[in-house]
Amino acid sequence: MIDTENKFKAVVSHAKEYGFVFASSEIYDGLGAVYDYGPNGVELKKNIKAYWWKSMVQLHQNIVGLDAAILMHPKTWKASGHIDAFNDPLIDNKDSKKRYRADVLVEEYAEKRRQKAQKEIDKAKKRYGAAFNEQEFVTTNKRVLRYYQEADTAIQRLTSALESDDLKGVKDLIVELGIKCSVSGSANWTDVKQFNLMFKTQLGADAETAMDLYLRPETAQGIFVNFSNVQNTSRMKIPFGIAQIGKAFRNEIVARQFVFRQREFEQMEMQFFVRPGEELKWFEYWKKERESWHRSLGFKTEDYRFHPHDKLAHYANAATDIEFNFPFGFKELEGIHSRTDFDLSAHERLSGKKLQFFDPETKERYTPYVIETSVGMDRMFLAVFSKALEEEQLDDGKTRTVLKLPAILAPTKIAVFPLVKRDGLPEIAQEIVEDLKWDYQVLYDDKDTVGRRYRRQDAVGTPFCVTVDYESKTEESVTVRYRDSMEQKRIKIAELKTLLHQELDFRNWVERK
RNA sequence: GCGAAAAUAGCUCAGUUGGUAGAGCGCCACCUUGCCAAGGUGGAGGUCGCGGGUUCGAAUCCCGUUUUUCGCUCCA
Repeated sequence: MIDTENKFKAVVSHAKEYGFVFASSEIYDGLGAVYDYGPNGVELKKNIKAYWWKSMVQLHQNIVGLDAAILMHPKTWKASGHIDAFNDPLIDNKDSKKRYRADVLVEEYAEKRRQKAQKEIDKAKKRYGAAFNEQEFVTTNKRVLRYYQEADTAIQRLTSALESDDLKGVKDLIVELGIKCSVSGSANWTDVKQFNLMFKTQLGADAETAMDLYLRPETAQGIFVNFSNVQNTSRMKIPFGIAQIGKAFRNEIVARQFVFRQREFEQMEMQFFVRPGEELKWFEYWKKERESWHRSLGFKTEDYRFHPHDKLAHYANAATDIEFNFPFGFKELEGIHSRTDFDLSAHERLSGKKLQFFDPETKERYTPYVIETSVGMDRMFLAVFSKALEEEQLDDGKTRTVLKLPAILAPTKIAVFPLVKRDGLPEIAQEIVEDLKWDYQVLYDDKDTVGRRYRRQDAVGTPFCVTVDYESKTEESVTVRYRDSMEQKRIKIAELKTLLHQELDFRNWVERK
């Protein structure tokens, strides 16, 4: 096995060298964790998106698309919980250099107090046996009362300080409570700093009257706020889904691992609206569906695993990640969440508008439950790209670098070469290019020896190379060379389209699982 | 954000105790070339990450800074 660090480096440098991914604004030293997709990258990305979109929208009569704006009314993020959950008050211990969430420190303190109280209760229980009256003990024992009171006071003070944005108050609280760093054991703390993971911007040119907005930290809310618009206009009946591909933005404190964790990224997600009580059935359904989608691209079973969440997010009652074996280990590629009616209900409360569905079967009006499938587009790109990249050992002892992308995703589908650059061969090759370009991304190359041209196409994942030779003039045939096997076969020029059509047929790919 | 390491041509790197920049590959042009990366000739491309300092002189020594990688931290 190639060691993972080198594999990862190879992936990053191959992506740059062959025009897949560049660091953003590189000539100005780059922007941290922001990347640009180059000529080959944009094609691969576009093909991944199309494959997903067709699989979700085109193949499901009950799923429709949406492209919501990145800018949304600020109340959206109040309702979604992002305003509260995406603002972390952080504090550093100056001695250990460890960083903590200030609110978590206080919560842990409170939890420890409660544990102490519980210990007292347990001790008393042992001592008094059957005669023990827990209710009475808890309300009368001074120690227990004190512990509980300390815990409650700490949480109350924390809550009120956070609500009034009193960061100094949070720090004072931590110092007063005598909270120490578990590593250095000291109480030598920095000030509390607020980290907002949402990008702020403003609507309106006049700073005085401008409205503070956020770049959306997830695409899902665009779907939720449009629930009624879409349902009414598309005449969809539950169960139905809304799919969307779009950018989202998060001010990650540390964003690393190439395009895996970026500040600006793209999500491919579908929110599926179901009858309350049926959500877990659909949760299982979409787990299977999404798994077979990934498999259809030819990845191995051992490259994937499901990772159910133990700790559920505030909106979910079931959640699992589809994890992929990236060069740096198994990491989340797609999330499948049962979001309950959390989002729709929250928007109903805050907007005063009903986001409900009248079910003609049950004659009931209800706020639907939601199953979300959400793929990190850039993560999918990285998964496909890193799995495809191979250093292949050939029989003659040489190695070749080949990007074994699923043909349906490859940036260039076919490259056409004249065997030599004379005797009318280039002209025939150009004719083939002119004919195929209407349907496929096709490339003409006559530089260097033909072997070298094959290898160049291997490196960018072109699945088929066609070479025009002297027989082409008399027999109207060409050789087709396959990227993965390196085998060649001779076919009529007129048959090229049929061959490509078969090899790149969407249905064949989806159904191969 | 903290700690450590690194930064020289598009890529991989060399550059001896400080004397003012080189190779291979790649790229471009022409020639050659009958099927799996390495034929010939010529050419483009670098103020050695950036800014200061020491020195007659800095890619080389010192300080700062930026970026990247790794480890913490964070992560719906």
